[in-house]
Amino acid sequence: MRYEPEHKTQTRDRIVRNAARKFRAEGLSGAGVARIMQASGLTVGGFYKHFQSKDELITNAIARGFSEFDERFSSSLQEVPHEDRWKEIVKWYLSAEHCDHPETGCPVAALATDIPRAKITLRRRISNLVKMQGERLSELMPGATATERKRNSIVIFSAMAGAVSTARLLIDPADKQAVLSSVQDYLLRSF
Amino acid sequence: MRYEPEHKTQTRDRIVRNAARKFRAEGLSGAGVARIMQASGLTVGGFYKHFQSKDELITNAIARGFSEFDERFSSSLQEVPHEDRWKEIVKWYLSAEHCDHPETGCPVAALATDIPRAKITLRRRISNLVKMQGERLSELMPGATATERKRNSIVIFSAMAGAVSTARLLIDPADKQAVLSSVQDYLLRSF
DNA sequence: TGTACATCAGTGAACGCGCGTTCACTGATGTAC
DNA sequence: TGTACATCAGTGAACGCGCGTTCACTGATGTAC
Repeated sequence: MRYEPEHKTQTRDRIVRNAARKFRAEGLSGAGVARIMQASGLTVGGFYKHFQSKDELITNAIARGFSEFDERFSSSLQEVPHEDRWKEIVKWYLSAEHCDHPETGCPVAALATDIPRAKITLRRRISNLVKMQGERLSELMPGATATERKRNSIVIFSAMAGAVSTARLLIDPADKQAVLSSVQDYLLRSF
Repeated sequence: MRYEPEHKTQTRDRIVRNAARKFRAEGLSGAGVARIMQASGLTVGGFYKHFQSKDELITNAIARGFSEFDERFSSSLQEVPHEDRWKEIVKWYLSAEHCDHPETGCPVAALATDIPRAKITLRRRISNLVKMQGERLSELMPGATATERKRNSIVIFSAMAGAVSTARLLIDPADKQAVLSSVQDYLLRSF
């Protein structure tokens, strides 16, 4: 063959990786297929050798966004006692670093209001991904029973996602920080 | 004159009102000038007799979204004791009604992730509107001092906005309701 | 060993479409004289 | 009282542009005989 057997898979992976960044930075309709391909060192014509449609790319890109999240914590949380792990997640989620970099952050915080406007088939896939991520997340959350952890997970996640997306639309850095810190302090103190 | 003196103001107001709905329903770039004018019973060509640009319309539409919010509560909260008013806001914000109708609901919950992608001049105006709304809101929030109310306001608002935008992207109505109810119960119990 | 053909990731121009914005025009009613 | 002109909210066609998608093609390398 003219390319190594893994070549096509690697290329596809590279496109998904760039798409995952661009969608979170520019929105689902703001990031175009041509510019994503360009960022991957390719031209737009080749796109449909890898994906059936832009929607298929979006699904893969959002799934990748969540798995980046998992990878980020799978190693760094090993040394932290299990009951304190949720605190590390809260600290990262509500950090200035995360707030300033939607392109590598939580897909929900970056794309929440875009998703309900997408086609129903895409929405269904994304809804599933969010639900699965929520279940994985709730295992790390504080609470004596699974039900309690699930409920706490919903409250903590809502507060974090709301705080980051509100902070991101404020211009004054002091206002941003006030939102992030207030919610972080509150969550760490209350659970 | 060929039209009554108030005619132009009324027309402009009608355009802003329709825009405020359409932007919240379809997003800032999803709702086009031509369709907003059509919804107002006009054709696209007349738009620039009323606004310098689409961005000027967006500013006005978001301001209107916030003032609709104020009007909604300015009368209905009169009978409620001052220290309980925040509870009514929480109940409305986290209702299925609000979740199902972004077009008449909170502009932040509907447009949060669109705003950081807009032009900086527009972002500055919106950021100011959000900040002013936050200050008005914090007067109704629980807390003994102004600082405490401000901090509680940030936490409560973040949780509400995060909950509604997360609920809106979930497909299963039971999941939506779980998010809304969990956060509502938590907030009403904890402040 | 040499030639003809098959494979297939990637190219680049073209498609129809909706977008924000511009502009010459309309037509009802006002004012000037 | 009647005519010429001014005003101006609204019209509708046109503009250049970027979008998602399609498609005939390229060219490096594989296989068949």
